[in-house]
Amino acid sequence: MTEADLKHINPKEILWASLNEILSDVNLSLKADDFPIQNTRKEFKGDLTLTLFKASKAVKLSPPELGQKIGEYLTKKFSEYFSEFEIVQGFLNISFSDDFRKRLLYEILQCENFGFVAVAENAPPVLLEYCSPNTNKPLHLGHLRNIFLGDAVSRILRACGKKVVTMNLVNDRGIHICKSMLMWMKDSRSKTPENTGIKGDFLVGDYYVQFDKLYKGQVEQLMAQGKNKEEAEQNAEAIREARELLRSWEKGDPTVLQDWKTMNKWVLDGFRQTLSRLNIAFDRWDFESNTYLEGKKAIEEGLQKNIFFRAPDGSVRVDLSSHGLDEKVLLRSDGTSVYITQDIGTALMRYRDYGNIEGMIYTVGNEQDYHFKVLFAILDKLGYSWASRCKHLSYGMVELPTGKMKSREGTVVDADDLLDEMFETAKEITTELGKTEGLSEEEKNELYEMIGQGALRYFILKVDPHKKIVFDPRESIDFNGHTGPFIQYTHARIRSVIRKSGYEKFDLPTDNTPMLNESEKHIINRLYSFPEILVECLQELNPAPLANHLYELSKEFNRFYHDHSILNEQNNALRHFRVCLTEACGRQIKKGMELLGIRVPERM
RNA sequence: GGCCUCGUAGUUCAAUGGAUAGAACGGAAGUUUCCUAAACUUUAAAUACAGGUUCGAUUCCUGUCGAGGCCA
Repeated sequence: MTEADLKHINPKEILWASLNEILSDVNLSLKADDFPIQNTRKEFKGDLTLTLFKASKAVKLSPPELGQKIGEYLTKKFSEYFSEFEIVQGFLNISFSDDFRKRLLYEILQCENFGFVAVAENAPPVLLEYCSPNTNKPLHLGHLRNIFLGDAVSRILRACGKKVVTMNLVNDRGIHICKSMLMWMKDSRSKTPENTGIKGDFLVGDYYVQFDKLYKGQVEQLMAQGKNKEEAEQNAEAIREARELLRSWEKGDPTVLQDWKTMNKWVLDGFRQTLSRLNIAFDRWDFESNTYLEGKKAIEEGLQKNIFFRAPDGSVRVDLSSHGLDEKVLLRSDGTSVYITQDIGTALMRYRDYGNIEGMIYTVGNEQDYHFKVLFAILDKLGYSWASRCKHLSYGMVELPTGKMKSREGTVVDADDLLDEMFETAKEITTELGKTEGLSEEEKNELYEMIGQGALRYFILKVDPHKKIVFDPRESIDFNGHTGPFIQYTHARIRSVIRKSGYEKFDLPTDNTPMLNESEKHIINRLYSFPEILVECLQELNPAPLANHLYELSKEFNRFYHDHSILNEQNNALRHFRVCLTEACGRQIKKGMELLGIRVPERM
């Protein structure tokens, strides 16, 4: 990456610098940050807008008077950047000169990775955990939101110069996997993915559903015999058998361990297959079966240092009132661990492995908000300074119209099924539109996958992670309008123009380009905003602003494409300029979509 | 009961405290001798409610109602 990649020309900063100079010239006791800067709204003439209310109060001039003064100075002293201005109410709208706009465009074209920041070699890493499945069922739509978010955030972090280690923490032990194991054993261990042709994670997931049916039936029976609900749930035979299995596992019973290994492998193979289809690879996989004992040690140490205490009932607890939280149990009275026990262990192990870290990010649903507050508070109490750099990337659940998805009741949208459906829809639409001509079978399939997945990823990533998503399986995900395929289509269209243009270099323009039109101005304004959008995504750990930016850019380009001719433009200088503008859009769409984990086609 | 999220057109989403609240889908009407019509243009339609802070509130604060979640 070159120097230019690191220092982008930034109109807002230029305006601030110019303002500061002017203010010292005229002896107004104001600073540039008394003037909030925003992009000028489309209905008004101009590119950047200064809000004058705050400053005008301070210098006892009316907003229009102050605006007039500043506007005049700016356009006079910095005429190379700012050509004219207009005051509407308390707003000073400033227009760029066409020369400045063209400079912006060529600056953007000169940077191979405009908006990106090079990664410093010795930078401490950010550890980013996402996916984190249980090994008792296949990945479903909820996991997909997690995976898409985590993947996009990892790419955005890297684009912003961070070194990232992505990790998948697999919850491969516990009662849930024992439930599936139990049913498989009852089924005389006969079925395998090989002899049934069922993908391993689905096979194990089926047993999990079967367990739930059996268990529920037993609970009902017990209740019919007069037991209350809690008693029935505790004493049903199925759950007792599953618990027994868990105890045998913890004791290290070789037969149980063997079965456990067998079934886990089936599920993990299934996961790897789905993840590979999604083009997701983790830098590191952790398994809770390897880390869960680690937490207990940390608790013992904390107990010795009096950070934790033993309650009268024998459990180990921590008082978090110093952090505005309650008391929390860390080890049960019988010495067994709770969820947070192993999370503490995992965090400490990671810290040991990576030493100096920039931060740790956990991509986990918002039902765990409280859990992570507690975890970070405990790490802080244990005296780890990096606790303050731990973040919970929290996101809303994906729900069906009927409510929450529940694996054990079979009311889930499986990731594999959804991906297949998206593929089929993409195939159907593409074929209908007759866009498959000249493509080999392999190329066609690659295209359908790209479009289907693009639609799905975009559908999820354009939404603010805080919000829950309601997914209605009866309504298919759109391929028109504010969607991934719309942006992919725009890219394909751009590539087509560029191919036909014959251009390979996009160098500096001749000076005599005619005046730019509104579309061209708007596009350039979008393009140069890219770096600040990335910064926003980084700060919020939220890919949605980028998704929306790329849509706006595509929309603006399509409008331009419709209203103005690029290759048929008669004026040479203008045609050159437009081809360059088109190229810049294409590159930004491609790079930006890549950050969302969405590939864009050369034609579609 | 305590705490946390979220409430914007019929639906799905936008809007660093700023201007006339933007889009998309769906509805209505239109655009193809021209660079890809998965496109473009026009049109009807929304800030849950009540207060407060502010020159200015969808955004911040308080309360009410509603949806979801966590803790006990």
